[in-house]
Amino acid sequence: MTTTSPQGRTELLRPDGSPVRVLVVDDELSITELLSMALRYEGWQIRSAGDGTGAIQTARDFRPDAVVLDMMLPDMDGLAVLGRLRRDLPDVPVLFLTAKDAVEDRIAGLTAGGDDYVTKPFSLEEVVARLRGLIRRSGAADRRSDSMLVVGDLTLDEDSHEVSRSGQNIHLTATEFELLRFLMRNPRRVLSKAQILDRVWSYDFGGQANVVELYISYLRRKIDAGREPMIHTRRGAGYLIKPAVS
Amino acid sequence: MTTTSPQGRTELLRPDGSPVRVLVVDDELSITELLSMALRYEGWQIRSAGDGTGAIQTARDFRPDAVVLDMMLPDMDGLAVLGRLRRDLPDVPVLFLTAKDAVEDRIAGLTAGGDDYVTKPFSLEEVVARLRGLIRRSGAADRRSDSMLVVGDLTLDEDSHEVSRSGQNIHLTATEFELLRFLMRNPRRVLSKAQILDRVWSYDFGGQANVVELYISYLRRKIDAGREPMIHTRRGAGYLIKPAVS
DNA sequence: CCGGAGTCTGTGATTTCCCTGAGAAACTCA
DNA sequence: TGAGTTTCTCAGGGAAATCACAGACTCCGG
Repeated sequence: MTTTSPQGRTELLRPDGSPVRVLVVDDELSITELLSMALRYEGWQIRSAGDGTGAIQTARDFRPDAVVLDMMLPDMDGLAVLGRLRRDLPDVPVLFLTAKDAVEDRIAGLTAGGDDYVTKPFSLEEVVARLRGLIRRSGAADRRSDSMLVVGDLTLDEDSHEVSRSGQNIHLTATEFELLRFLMRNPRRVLSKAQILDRVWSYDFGGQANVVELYISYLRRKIDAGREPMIHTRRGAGYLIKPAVS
Repeated sequence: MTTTSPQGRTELLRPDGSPVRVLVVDDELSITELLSMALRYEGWQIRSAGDGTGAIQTARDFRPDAVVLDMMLPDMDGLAVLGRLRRDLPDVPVLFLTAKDAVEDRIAGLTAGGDDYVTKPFSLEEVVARLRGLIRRSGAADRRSDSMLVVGDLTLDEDSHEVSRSGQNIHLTATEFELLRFLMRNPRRVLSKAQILDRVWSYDFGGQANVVELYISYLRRKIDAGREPMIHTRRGAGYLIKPAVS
């Protein structure tokens, strides 16, 4: 089931209407904090654990609909944790967190079962999007919730990563896609550059804030080119997207 | 839940009807005083603390619905305070106060969980508006309270920053927007130039008092242009806004 | 009807914010 | 490895917003 909150954001809910439950497992406190904050904001119910044993214990009585699991834990190997988790919750989808240089093929095998992974450092939009995908596909949430974002004649498919305006296909780079997704998930809402940076860029990004301006400019070229503009600047406040027919 | 006070101002209330509670944390007494006064005026219940340890203690038994937190505290790092706060109150939204030049180096993740920040020197209207937004979205207040201000045929949307009169869209600059918001939050009520200056301009503004006259004049051009005027001058007292149907 | 206090608004200087071209660095994929 | 793509920095240009100043206007009491 999906429902619409006062802000106009659609939320994932379980079939019985209760909020989705997610367990976050990472040994770095700053990471669990960051993820907890962001995922709570999605309207989900969050528990966190700092090691494998804690994760397994918490999972047992929390019975999460999805798990975010760091592969590098102090006490146990990620695979071992996964095995134990699956004994109690055979169908729970897992989103792995892994270092960029980790052995890819080991992960590849794991994700065959419908699980997914993101590499550190990640962006919150990416984690949220992948979790939403996992939960949606696992059937823990209502199946009808689909993966299309629509604002005016602009559509974005979160599954196929396809974007089109008035039927015309548009190719976006990864960053452009995430930025547009964030905008479209918050239509008619002014988003500050800081908010955008916090959600779309990875948490350790140390660069200039004007990358946001730059990518907005890229998006405009591809989406608004020669058409009625949908991306608007609110000077001194931020940016927003809305249907062209004002 | 929203209700209307004797002065005609709508207030945020918690679902049980009790006033919203806000904790203010800053080491400068002048700032906590200023904020406490302004926030009490909103009908909220305020406690303040001058350092991190005090903040955490106070939070524990005061259980605020929102926290205003200076990033620069004598005893602890702002992030450390945040972590400790979140342990006791996982969902409390936080409004960070930060120096203008500190914005660059790292506020990463701060707005990610739905939290927000303002830079010093701030205007009280800005702080109040952002706090209201945070509280509204956190669900501590009734979800039905929305982001629209309406006076007669004039509407102002705090989310999209859109203003319209009788359906016609009006573009305002940031300062014009804040001034109009202040007027509309106090309809049919005379506001002196000093009051307006104190609320809408930042607390260290050192300029001429006639910027208020100037911006009132800008607003009239955009809002009252060729229509029945809604913004009225009370000579020697101040300005007020009210529906045109005198 | 006059004068002064209070208010309004045109002009333009200054500042702030935003946009975008150019190119370096990093990454991807064959 | 090397070509093409993507990400990001830097810096200049330009537009918009803010504000000071000053003269015009208005209201009101004498």
